[in-house]
Amino acid sequence: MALTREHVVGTAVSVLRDFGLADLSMRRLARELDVQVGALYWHVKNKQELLVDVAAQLLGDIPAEVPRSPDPATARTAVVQLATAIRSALVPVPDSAEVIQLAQSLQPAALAPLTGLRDLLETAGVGAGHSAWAQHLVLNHILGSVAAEQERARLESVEGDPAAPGGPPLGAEAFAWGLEVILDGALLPR
Amino acid sequence: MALTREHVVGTAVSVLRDFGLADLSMRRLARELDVQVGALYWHVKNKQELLVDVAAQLLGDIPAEVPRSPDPATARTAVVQLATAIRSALVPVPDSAEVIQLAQSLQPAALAPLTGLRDLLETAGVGAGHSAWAQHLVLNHILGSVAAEQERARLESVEGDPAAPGGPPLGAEAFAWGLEVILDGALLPR
DNA sequence: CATACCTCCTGAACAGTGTTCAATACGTGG
DNA sequence: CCACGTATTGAACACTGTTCAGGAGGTATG
Repeated sequence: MALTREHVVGTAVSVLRDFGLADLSMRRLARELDVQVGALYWHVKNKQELLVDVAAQLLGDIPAEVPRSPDPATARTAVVQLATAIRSALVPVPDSAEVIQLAQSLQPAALAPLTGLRDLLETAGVGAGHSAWAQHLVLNHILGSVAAEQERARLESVEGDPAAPGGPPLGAEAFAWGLEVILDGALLPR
Repeated sequence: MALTREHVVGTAVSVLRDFGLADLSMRRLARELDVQVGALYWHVKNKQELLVDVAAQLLGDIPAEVPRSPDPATARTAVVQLATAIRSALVPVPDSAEVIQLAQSLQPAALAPLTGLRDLLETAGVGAGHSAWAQHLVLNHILGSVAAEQERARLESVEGDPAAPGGPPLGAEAFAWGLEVILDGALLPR
């Protein structure tokens, strides 16, 4: 039952998933692993470094591959699919947007799907000098959408307000709309 | 020298401006005001509530007025001006994006310029059902741009890397580009 | 066998955080 | 003078991230 870094990160992910970022303290994590706090710091330098790994694992199941087709139209639909996949992976994990934002600003390279997103945008027809800007635009939209949806869910769970229980939450529609807006605008001849 | 809520909020703003959110603790604030911590809690219920007021003051100097002209074209340029003004107000204040985001999710009504932004977008021609979505799109772009620029400045000040000292920072150009992208996309016939 | 070494973890401490609350002072109206 | 609201103190509570001397545990070397 040797404690490994993967074990620590995995437990951190599950605590985040089940209880949110506020409950993800080093002491809570240590208790969950039946270990003293100091032990964690042998496997991990910082809490920040740990959260970067958590962020990477949250996006881990998402294919980062860029299709080898230079066809702009299919690249555009690939962008939509990838962005939607990222959003879908983050929505069920509380405070995931904050975690991703931190990791993105600390170690952008650790989040492979996000660099894949940039490449896809470029082959979809975004001007070469603008692909990084477009990537940030889409990423901000994803994270904003995730945070908004989770905030809405939080309010709903606090107040007894289970309105509109049928169908997918409205946030998905707003997200799709915003994504089309960005892509239309970014792919416009300029 | 009676302590007022306005005085507390004002001092919080100046601590934030000069030292950042990490240094804006209740104890630091109390020390700055030559007062014990408990005294703050007579004027303010929470730190969260305090930060909402701080956010409101950060956007306080920005005109929230919506011009009475139903001309879509001038409304669009008004959107650009307002968004740019908001960004310019936030960029020099460290961690301001986090503070605004918190206030926006906690008490959206406390941030008048942001509702003005939504109204402007509607008169600029965004579909009525989509104005709130467009508002979030623009706001996420503003806050993302501010956070990115401040992160860049932070890295530059840590490493001895004072490259490109001439002209306005690149972030302003990226911001303007993204704003045009959003507006082009959102105003497209759909 | 014994000694050294390296890996891993404990236990405790440090300095800080937001928040609460009894007790106390201050100032004004009865 | 006395009482009553307003305002503040001082201390405590339960946390937080991080550090570090010390001690097991195992493996390799003399």
